[in-house]
Amino acid sequence: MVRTPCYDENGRKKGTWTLEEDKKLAAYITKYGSWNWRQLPKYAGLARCGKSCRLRWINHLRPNVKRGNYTKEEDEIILNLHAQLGNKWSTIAAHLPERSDNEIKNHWHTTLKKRATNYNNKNNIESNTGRKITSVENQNAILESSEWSPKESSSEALSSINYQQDIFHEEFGNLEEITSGSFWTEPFEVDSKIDFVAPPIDYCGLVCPPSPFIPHEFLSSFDLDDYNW
DNA sequence: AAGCGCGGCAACCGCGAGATC
DNA sequence: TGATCTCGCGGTTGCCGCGCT
Repeated sequence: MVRTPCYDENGRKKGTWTLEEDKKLAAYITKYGSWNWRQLPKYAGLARCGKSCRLRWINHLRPNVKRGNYTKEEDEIILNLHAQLGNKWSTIAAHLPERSDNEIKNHWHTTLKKRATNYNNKNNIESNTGRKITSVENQNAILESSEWSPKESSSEALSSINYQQDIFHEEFGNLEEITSGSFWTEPFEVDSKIDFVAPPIDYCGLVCPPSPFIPHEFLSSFDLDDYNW
């Protein structure tokens, strides 16, 4: 399920993300936002490409990301929208804010597509009888076409939330301690494979982005309490 | 108990669109 | 107005886990 970690010709790491990398990415985006995905990894002390960071953030680390079993309602929405929009995963994901487009796409390919195909095959056979089946019937039949697993927010979902919380608590400690803890005063160890002139380190020990890119509105409006780790 | 095949999911790749220079 | 950069999307791949034989 995970890719073997390796480095490309530019010295950028590929493959599975480590807990340490997750911490760095989450800490940096929490503080500065994603002002520039391409530049972000070197400022955050990560030997990753921007795309990889973006994907990791969106699919796993961003607040409120939900994992684990899909509810019947979620499946219904996906089936409905896919019937209307086709493979517009980002548009479909916009209707399910807690799910990423990648996750919905995976879910479709691994589960829903199969159900839809199975049902359509069955439907073709039944259509030979002359009875026309409505789209509502069709959707309901797809939803019922395999054993439904109603256990919402399974242990997987819980473990995902716990993982996010683990990252936060292990690295940040209690919220009250954030500004006085050693974490903020110790700079991230920047990977030696990255070739860049170190930008200024801020009072918290993070590498500051170039000033024009600091999202002031983000910083002023951001509240750690809103962050669902 | 061991081997095999499939399912599920994380992550990568290539391309197009929009923004900026 | 064309070139370049950056982002985001959709398709695809790689690999682990698990069930079956």
